Amino acid sequence: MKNHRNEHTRERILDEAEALFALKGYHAVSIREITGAARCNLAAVNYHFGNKQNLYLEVYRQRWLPRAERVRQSFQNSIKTTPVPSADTVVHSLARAFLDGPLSNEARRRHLRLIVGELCQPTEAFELVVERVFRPLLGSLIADLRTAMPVDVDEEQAILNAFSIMAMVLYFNLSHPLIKSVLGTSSDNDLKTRLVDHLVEFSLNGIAGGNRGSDK
Amino acid sequence: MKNHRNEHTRERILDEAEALFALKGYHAVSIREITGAARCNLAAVNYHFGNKQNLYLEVYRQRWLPRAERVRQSFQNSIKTTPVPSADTVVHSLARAFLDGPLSNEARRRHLRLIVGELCQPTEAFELVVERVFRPLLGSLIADLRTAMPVDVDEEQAILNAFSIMAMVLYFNLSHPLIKSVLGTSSDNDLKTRLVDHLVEFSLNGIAGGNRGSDK
DNA sequence: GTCTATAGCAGGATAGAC
DNA sequence: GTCTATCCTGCTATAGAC
Repeated sequence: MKNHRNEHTRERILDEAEALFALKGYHAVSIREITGAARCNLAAVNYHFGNKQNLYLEVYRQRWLPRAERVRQSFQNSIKTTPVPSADTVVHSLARAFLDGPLSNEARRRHLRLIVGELCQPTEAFELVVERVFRPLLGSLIADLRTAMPVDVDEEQAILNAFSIMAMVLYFNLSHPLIKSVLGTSSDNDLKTRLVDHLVEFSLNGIAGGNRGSDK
Repeated sequence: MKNHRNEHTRERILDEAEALFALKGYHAVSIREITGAARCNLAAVNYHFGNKQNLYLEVYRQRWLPRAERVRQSFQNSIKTTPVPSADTVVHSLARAFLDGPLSNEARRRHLRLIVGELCQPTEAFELVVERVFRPLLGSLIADLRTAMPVDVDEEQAILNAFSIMAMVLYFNLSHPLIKSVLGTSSDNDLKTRLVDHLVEFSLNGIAGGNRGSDK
């Protein structure tokens, strides 16, 4: 650590690597491309991270996980304003945290592309994310939504409800360009807000299933 | 075409290429790997398809699109039994066609992994699928579901409803292993049926949104 | 149509100067 | 920590025999 530039090479590599991995996928990106974007030497990746695969894992450990934690915090903060949050609050907070939360549009796109990449072709990073982020989030989501579900909903139904909500959150992020293209250019402004609103309403009706007409 | 083996080399290459592309992604698969699996010569790919990229496109044109057509047919056949199918019938048919339809589990996994790969990193094939499969399906789905939605639902809401259903169909396929792992081994048998049932109920309540308590 | 052989190049990784 | 130079493997693609 003799050299103090604007930002450390190691950090620049992590940034550029994440952006490129998210954009093109692991195998489509070469070390040369990464170091080129990070304006550093080809050998730097192997010096700082050992090899390409480990750089990829460090992207998850040092960039992805902390960002996921920020999203989780944003979600938790929104719902912890009341001791017993309503289902509406819970789903709305979740949708906002993921679709319109603390991340920039760019960061959010990266974040979700990376994880969907792991969903399609899991590597070592997938296990990390499932255990450290996905399961805890699913658990607290189920707990928070319990109050909004019919009392006779069993554990499996509760889990599937939570999965369904996550499905929409993920998909609406991933297909944002497609959705825009289908909706046409007519409705550009505030689309995100309307997506969140739709997601919340759809989900709330969904989890209230078998319970229509009565409210918790 | 002098050589008549069990199956033509060209077809074997398409089969193996599709399986490998779905499993590992385009860039992670080499021509050597494909021709090895297809038990043919390395040069066969370039002879039959020109280059690797075009082989990938042919996989879509000659394998993916026809299979998508079979799924669509299965869906249409299920709902065309009555002149004006109920929303329940429509969603149920859709969910069954995609999650438990004419495709084998293996084929379905391939089919959806390929398309999610395109969702993440679109290539030329994406446009093909959007125009030839996705838009028509979305269109007919919206038309069929119109009757189940509140009359004051505008076009955008109708589209988002359809997207939400597709989101769950896609996601439940993609995350099938994850869902199983979260649900635990206790509930192996007939999981698919229960997934379909959940999806249908969740969606039907969802699209009836804004309509709770009163029925249109 | 299928095969061998090989051209030609891009990729990951490392050794060693600075 | 950073850089140059280089090794070597594995890749796509093609030319040409059969």
